Amino acid sequence: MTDQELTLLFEQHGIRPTANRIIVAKALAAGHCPMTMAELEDHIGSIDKSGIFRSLTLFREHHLVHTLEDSEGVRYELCHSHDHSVDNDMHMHFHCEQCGATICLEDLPIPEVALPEGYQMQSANFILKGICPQCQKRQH
Amino acid sequence: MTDQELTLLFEQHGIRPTANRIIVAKALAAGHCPMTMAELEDHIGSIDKSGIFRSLTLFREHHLVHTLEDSEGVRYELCHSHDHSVDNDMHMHFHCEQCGATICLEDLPIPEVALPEGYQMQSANFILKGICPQCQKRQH
DNA sequence: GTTCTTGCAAAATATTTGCAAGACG
DNA sequence: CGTCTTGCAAATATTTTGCAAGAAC
Repeated sequence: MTDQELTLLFEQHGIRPTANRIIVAKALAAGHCPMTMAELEDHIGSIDKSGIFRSLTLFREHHLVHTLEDSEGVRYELCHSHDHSVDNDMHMHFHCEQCGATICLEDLPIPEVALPEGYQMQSANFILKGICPQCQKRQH
Repeated sequence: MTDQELTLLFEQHGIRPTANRIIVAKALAAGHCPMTMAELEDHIGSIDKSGIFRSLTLFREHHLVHTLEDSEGVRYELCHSHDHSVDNDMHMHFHCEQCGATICLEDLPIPEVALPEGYQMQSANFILKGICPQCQKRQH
């Protein structure tokens, strides 16, 4: 994602495009997967974790990212939805219990669910756990 | 669950039935939901968190419980499977973003998923997030 | 008596906040 | 100037371990 695209995206979400925020968002976009604070710190290098944290918190408040959790902790993922007031994340994820990575399975849409009366769904975190193809190979 | 049932269950999983472990497992069974360390500490009261932690770790190693994660952190749930070497958790969960509770939706089986070649699935954590019926009412 | 279990305290992590300096309008 | 943002340090919260005393076999 170019800086311009990101600046536009920020504008749509009512977020001021500061240098740090652009770096954080770019790192998230480049990851192509939901990322943890620790991963973002590693990939970025130049920004203090408190800055990353505050950017992510702001992004979340403005529905630019949503969160999901696995055994590595909280992960942040850019919202792909075009409705900027909603967090919907309509694809599955696979979490490898060996290497700890969490991968988007973009091609697997989350199935329809018949929620019982009274529940109001806002987002869905569907995570399959197991061993990823890389780790599978590594074992041989 | 009676102490006898639990003792049998422990035996099936190769776990020694100490007093503490029975208390921890009973608390989990009574909760009817996946529970966090903090919740277990509250409900039990008498056992130090390190003891609860070590019981849960042991249970997990012996496939008596499995874990799932939400914004409250790691939750532990008794395995209902009759295959004692597997963690399968075949129902959905609903996590309320208002009150933080995570509820089993026993009646909603997890759907079949066509995983791409190379992925080996061990368990599935399907968590819907939103507002639960109680919190829904509370807002009016 | 040897091994396993437990509680307490403390170490190791991870998350979140206060504050003063700097950037930006 | 006044408000917003940032980095650093420190406060909190959470998870995990070391160790000595006690229980179980």
